[in-house]
Amino acid sequence: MFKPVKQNRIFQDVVEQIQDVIISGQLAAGEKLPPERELKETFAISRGTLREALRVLEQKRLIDIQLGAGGGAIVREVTPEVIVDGLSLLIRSQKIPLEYLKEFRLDIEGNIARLAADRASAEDVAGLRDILKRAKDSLDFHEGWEAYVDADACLHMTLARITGNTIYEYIQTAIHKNINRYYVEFLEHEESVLCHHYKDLCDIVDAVASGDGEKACDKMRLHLKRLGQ
Amino acid sequence: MFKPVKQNRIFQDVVEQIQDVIISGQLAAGEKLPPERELKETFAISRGTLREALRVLEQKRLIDIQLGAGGGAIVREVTPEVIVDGLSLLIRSQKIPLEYLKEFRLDIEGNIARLAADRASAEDVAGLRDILKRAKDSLDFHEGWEAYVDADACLHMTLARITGNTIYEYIQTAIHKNINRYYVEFLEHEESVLCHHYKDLCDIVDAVASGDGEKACDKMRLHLKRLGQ
DNA sequence: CTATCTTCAATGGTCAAACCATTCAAAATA
DNA sequence: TATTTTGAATGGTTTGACCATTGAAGATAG
Repeated sequence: MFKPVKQNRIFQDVVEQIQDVIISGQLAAGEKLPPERELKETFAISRGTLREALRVLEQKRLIDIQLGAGGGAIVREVTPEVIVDGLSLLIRSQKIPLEYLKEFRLDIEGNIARLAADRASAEDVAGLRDILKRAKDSLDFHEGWEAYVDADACLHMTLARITGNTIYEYIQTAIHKNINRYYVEFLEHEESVLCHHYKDLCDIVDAVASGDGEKACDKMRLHLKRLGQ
Repeated sequence: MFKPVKQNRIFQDVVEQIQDVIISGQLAAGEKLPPERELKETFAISRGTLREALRVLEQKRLIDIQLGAGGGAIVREVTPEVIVDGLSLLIRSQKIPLEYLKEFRLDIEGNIARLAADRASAEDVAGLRDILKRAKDSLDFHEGWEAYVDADACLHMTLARITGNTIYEYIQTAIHKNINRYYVEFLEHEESVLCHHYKDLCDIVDAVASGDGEKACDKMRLHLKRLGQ
């Protein structure tokens, strides 16, 4: 019912005040906060304390700091990118049961495939086929594991971008920029396994190209399920 | 191809060093970092700079700071809770197109309902019915809008908890603790609308109770779609 | 007059030393 | 033995100084 009372730290209060001003829109993206030496007077605190507050706001991606004359704290646009840090940390730490992550991916990526199929333009499909070609080349010319995984990640992220929903885009970014160390252990380097993997990708792109959302979703889920065993 | 080179800030380097030690497991959850006055010697930096690094790590939920003798920075367990801040910020700022958020919720909550139906125990179902009763009481006794919305949020979050997948649990937490200001404008206070809304919730719980995942998913998605118009 | 170079002021980054506030445990006291 | 007092450990804050980077104004050369 009650929550533990947090110790009153001055910088926390400053963080909340500035954050409120930003997310309420009183300070729009691109606008600049006063210089540190002025802000510290406004809040009647020391510069060190103010700077601790600025570090927190920076970490939250609410401000950017620029150096030099005319520099200072600039209010950033709030975009779904703010979810990347937390999700990346979660994946990288490997402290989350793998089955949870797989379940979540199955859900998310299945829907991404479905939405992408519904919304892909001709150019989008062409872009996907280009990526497939990159993947195939890396197999044919034995460019190695790295090149193939790159193409694979690119394909998944491109599908997310095609949905147009930036939430999916950033979730996918966070996952694929951090998940390598997870499935580097599962995905065999064997040629035959990679070929099978590549075939899956082709099926998915074909489904997207034909605009069949359900099929794309199914193919993607099938693909991910195979990956995890 | 290249990324802009970030300015070399000492505290950033310290953040990365400590973070790496934590997520690599060299420092386990519950263990304590050395006191500030000792750490500053180790890194050969000033205390102010070290404290800026600690603020960042604290914001990332990697450490907790305790006051007083024997206090200090304690390594936290990395849980899916790390995703809450970013998602909360995203929703609260209202800078994301509402349609994206709705699409994401439709996806997530549909799957939550499906998984909950597959996994709910008898006690889980009893708990859901209790929450439904709370909602109905708030309608029958005209306890007002607040009480009903509370029960509604509680139901959604309980479903997430029933899935057992903590990722869903924290996503649902972030959404329902911040979305009120969004749909407070959509959901009519009219008795008839609330009754319809309540009926939806009953359908969902019934589907979960019967273990019919597909039906639960459909009912939930139907419910959310109605909400948004 | 234009183009380049120099200088300087604004601003964030860092350091150092001090003092305050909180907490816990040991020592003193009833 | 139980309570109170004291003091040390540790985070929170302040002040003032100096460094590094940047951009613009002014000086200089062509």
